[in-house]
Amino acid sequence: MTNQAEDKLDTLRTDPDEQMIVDRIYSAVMEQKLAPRTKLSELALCETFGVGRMRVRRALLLLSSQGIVDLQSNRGAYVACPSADEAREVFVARLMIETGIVRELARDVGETGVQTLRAHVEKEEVARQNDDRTEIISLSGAFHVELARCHENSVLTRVVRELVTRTSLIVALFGTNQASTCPDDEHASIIDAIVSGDPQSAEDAIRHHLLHVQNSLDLEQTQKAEPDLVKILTGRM
Amino acid sequence: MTNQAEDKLDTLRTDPDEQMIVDRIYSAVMEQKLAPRTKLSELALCETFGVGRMRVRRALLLLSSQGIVDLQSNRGAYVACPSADEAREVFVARLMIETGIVRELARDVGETGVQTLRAHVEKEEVARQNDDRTEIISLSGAFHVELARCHENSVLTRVVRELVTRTSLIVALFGTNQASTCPDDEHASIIDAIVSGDPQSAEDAIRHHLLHVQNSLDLEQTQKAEPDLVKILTGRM
DNA sequence: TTGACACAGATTGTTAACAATGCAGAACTT
DNA sequence: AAGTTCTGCATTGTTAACAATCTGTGTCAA
Repeated sequence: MTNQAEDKLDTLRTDPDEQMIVDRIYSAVMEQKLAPRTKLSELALCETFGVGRMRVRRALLLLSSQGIVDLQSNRGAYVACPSADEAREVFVARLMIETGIVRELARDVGETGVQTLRAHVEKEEVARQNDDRTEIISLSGAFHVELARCHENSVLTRVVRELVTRTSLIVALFGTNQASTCPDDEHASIIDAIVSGDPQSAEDAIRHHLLHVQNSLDLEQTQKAEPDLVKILTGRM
Repeated sequence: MTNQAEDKLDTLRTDPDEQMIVDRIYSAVMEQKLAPRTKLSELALCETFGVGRMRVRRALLLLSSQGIVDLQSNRGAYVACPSADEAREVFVARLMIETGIVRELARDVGETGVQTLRAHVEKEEVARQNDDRTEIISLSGAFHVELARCHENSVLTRVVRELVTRTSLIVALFGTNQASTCPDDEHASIIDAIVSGDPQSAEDAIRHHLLHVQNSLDLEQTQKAEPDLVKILTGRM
């Protein structure tokens, strides 16, 4: 388990149930246990979490405001399904923001930060050896959030976490069957570049990594399992 | 009036009333018409916008998820009141993100983008000549959103707008009576640096500008009009 | 005068019933 | 058989009443 539970979405509102629902769905998306287009019916969520409908609706509204859930009027809530254009936007934004993050870290990263990052990569390697796919996916994304957290800046961390989560959806939608979840040793390289103290090489490392992830996607072609396909098939066969 | 009404918060949910409430409060905060700590009672908002309580509560929840409103359990909603630490975090985040934005723009900015930016600065000068304080404040913040919009990236724009809006709250809280809203010609300098095509000087320009704004604040001392002060005064005099 | 306590009013939080909408399947027509 | 319309069910959206909490005021005792 990751320890991102401490700051969460740092909404200061004290609402145990509601925060729990949001976090659970958030985590499920991060771990790709909830596929895009999955319907999130209010009744099902009420029973799952044992709360009233109001809490569920509030949680869904919050998730929709972060682009994780798509609220369709009178039709219900679905796990968001980013378009290829949105996907490109997310990657451009991540490049811009995360290069800044690592450049600054290269200039001044605390010792505890480096230790946390190395420990994180260690966990990734363990998960990879165990072929724990869910854990691998979850930790791969969480690494980038950890980079942001090194700045001890909740605003920055929140932004990155939102983008990373949306990236999970994007990978789920556009990821090719090839090892799209294979940062392998790239995360370690990023850490090395940071500790080397050279902003430029740190920037290069993260840029290379993000472009690598993006290039493992198939943003040009059709998305996976688009809804029309079913109708087309049933209509033609 | 600014033309930021077109993409808004780009929530795809089609809810005219609700979006209107959120935008109105959002704009009011941007223009510093709504001071921090202002109570936003549900009844008052219902009457103001002529909608039911549900819509108001949903709008407040959305605003709170963006750090604009502080929802206190059983006590109501208040315009957020960022702490000095939060303020510093916002500025660090802005520095990191906006330097990336202008660096990229320096490498490749469209002609229409430059025109839009120059037109914006023009409007700022007009507002300054007219001593239209509200408009000046609003446009000063909007300029940074315009910079982000040059990338035609709704994700990036949304992030920047959120940070800019929170900055309005911060300036309202920590701004000294000195001309804290005086970018003067700094915005123009940023554009010049961008069109010059040199990423480094563009970065320098925006960094200088943001630090200038931050330095015009008083983040060390006490905040303006803290609530205890009233009680202290009434208790002692 | 000061402090504690209790009460009334106002405001927020929650629930449940109701209305509206969409969806799927049946029946009907061609 | 294909398409269309209609109807019933399931789900979502809205409203209003109720419950819980807080705030301010007034009273009382020290």
